[in-house]
Amino acid sequence: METASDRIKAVLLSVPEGRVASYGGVAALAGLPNGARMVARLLHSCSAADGLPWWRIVRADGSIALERGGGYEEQCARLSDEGVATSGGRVDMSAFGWSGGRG
DNA sequence: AGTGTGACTTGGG
DNA sequence: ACCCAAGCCACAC
Repeated sequence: METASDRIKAVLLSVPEGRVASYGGVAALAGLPNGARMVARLLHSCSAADGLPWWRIVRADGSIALERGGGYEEQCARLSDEGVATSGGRVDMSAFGWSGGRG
């Protein structure tokens, strides 16, 4: 049985390297147009357990959803390590934004 | 069963 | 740019 959470995880794992996606975007691709919270919950719950690329997930406007000392530096560092340029704690969704391959 | 909270998103002031 | 309010689902107490 495939649950919504499993779909979300699948999408998260489907995010290509060097790209980023928004919570709502991932949720939408998983069939949850309003599952932004579920995506966040999943990352916060299974990010390490399932090895989900939580760092490739940012806000709808490309801003880091974390704070200084709360993982923000980690997010930013990992993205930069993949080739995703960060600026002022934000990412250029127009350049690195991923939408299920469309674009 | 009810209440409060959360790595969200959109609209209005 | 900053703050507030409403909607969604799931988890914890």
